[in-house]
Amino acid sequence: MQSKKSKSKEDKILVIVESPAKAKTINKYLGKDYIVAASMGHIIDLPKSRMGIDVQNGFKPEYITVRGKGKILNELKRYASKSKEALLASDNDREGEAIAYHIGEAIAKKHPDLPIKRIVFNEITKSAILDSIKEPREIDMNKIKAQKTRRTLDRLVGYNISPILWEKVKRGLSAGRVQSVALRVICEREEEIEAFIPKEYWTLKAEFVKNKKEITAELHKVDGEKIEFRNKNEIDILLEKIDVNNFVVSNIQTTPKTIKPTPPFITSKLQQTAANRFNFTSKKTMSVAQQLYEGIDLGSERIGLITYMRTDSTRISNQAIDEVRQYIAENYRDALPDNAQFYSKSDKAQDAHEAIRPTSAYRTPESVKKYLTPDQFKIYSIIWERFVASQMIGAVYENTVFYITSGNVDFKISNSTTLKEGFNLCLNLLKSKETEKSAKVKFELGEKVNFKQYLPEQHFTQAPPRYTDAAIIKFLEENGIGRPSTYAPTISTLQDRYYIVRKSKQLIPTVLGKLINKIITTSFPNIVDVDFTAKMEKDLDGIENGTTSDIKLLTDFYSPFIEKVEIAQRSLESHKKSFEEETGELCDKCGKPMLKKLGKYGFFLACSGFPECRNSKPIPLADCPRENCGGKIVGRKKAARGKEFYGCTNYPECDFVTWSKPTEYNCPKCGKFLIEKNDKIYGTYKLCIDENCGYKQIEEH
DNA sequence: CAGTGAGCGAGCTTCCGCTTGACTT
Repeated sequence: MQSKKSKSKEDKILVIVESPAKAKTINKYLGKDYIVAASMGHIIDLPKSRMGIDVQNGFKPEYITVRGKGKILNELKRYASKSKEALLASDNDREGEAIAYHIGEAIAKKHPDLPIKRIVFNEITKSAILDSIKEPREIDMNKIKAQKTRRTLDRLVGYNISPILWEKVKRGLSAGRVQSVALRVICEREEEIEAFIPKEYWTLKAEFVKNKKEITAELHKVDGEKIEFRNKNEIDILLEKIDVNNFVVSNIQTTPKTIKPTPPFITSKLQQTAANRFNFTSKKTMSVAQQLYEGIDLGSERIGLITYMRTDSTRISNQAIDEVRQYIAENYRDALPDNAQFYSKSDKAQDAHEAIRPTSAYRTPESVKKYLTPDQFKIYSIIWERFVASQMIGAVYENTVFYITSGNVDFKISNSTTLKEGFNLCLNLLKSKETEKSAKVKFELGEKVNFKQYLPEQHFTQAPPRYTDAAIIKFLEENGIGRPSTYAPTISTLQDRYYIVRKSKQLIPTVLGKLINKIITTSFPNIVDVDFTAKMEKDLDGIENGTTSDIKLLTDFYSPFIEKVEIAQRSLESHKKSFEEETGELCDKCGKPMLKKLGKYGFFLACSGFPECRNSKPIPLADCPRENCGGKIVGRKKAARGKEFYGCTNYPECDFVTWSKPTEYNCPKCGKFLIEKNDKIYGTYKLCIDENCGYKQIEEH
């Protein structure tokens, strides 16, 4: 018989979620009868150091406790021993189901008599959680199968192709279903840019005068047709025919236009917007969003300011909709629509979480500004603005176009007037910048217009732009490749492998990246095809609803795939040297050309006479800021594990040294290099390395 | 505060997707 005391100890209900911040919130809702604990993601997975798939035996995976997660698992088991029941409350999606299953199995082994149930909720509100506890369900074994299949497929692809790259190119390289597609599109874009030939074209504007003000009109049509000019001569031929004393307003068209607000943020859209607006990398955006999610000290208490930041859904909890509608009614009465706005989810969304939104619409960006760093303020502002705007009415504009005609030639002037601000009322950082359009002038129909001059302009067609963080994430998301939790890490992986480099905002493939892409696209064309993931997702859906066999799917994939692996192993030539680049620089010891090579710490310069000449040096990043030094600043490390610092190539004669990495920009005041800084007052900004100069470049938004 | 590439031939690198940390200075 148990004593009363020890019995009460076993009276708790254990709730296991994935994120500790979520655990904290739920703990507040549920109170003392519950223990809410976090698994911090997956706890059971394939081993890192070996394949861990028994292909002969129905692709049986070897599952082990993830390194470093043993402590957490033991803690969960300890909580279980204090509990009369365990509720697996990981996310309501494929991965979450697998996490629940793995934890459930592990706990059941230790506590066979403990009732273990699965609960799910799609929003962190008290009512949603209490409801979910009332309706526990079984683990969905079809979902587990689908997740296991996804995991197996990714492992087979990654761990079979990567070793080929080690053997043929360089140790440590990698390939995978997601990263290799991202690399492919970046490389293909670069090829387009390299092959691009700019074409000349001209546009024509005309300047008119009314009430002593100059108004610019652009050419609309000639003889009712749009017209393109390939050179100046074609413009001159047209101009000769126009009677400049005969311009009249021949037509006025007025059309109302309503612009609806955009849906609240999902991860990919937040990353894109922060990249475009603030030049934030996706990594930085996620880290700042995480801070807002985990909680900000607002003086009296610490509060999570936003909902979960890794989501693919635009769904909003009813509670949040009620609150924001009340907020809008109180602050922007006329902009409150009759009904709440619902945004349809994409068919790729797994919908485990709400959209990214402020936890309360009443915490306006301005009201919390003093508790936030500049970066936090920016991210919070756009999340708040986008969410509140999404529940307001559209903005209504009136577009007026005046056609100014002489003979058969029409010019046009467009004016846009705001009739109703709508959702624009709550925008600040997200306000579109083109509000101040051309000087607004009014013309009457048939009015004669005074001509001043023609403004012909020469242009050249532009090569397509390189991918940025924002653009590559947009591509991945639109094609259903990768998940909210992997967009930012995927870009980091490509950089870590030296496949791409980031130059200001652009992602540019290296020679190595292009080589790897060529190898993968020729030896494994189907893997880097967008359709591969699309088909996989469809098949996984089939497994989830019980219509597709997981074993058959894997078998059908594996036999042709492993054949390609073997062919590549046998027939692919070695490329160990083919990504070394000429630099144009000559060795200062023996005069032979210097090559840009890839070592374990990144790129460096080495003499092509190696091993006879062992001269090597780091890649110069900037000029040494010391007067008359003439040396270059290069990255150095004390030891393999040490932090990188930046010193002068003339060391020890010049002992200039800094921890700050030089940017690619130079100071407009003194010419020395700029570094990037981040502090609580200004956020991220560029600063001259020379403190005496003191130049500071703060980005305006 | 200041490495890297051959070979020698140990032992090791790698995937995607969940989640957060902290031994930098």
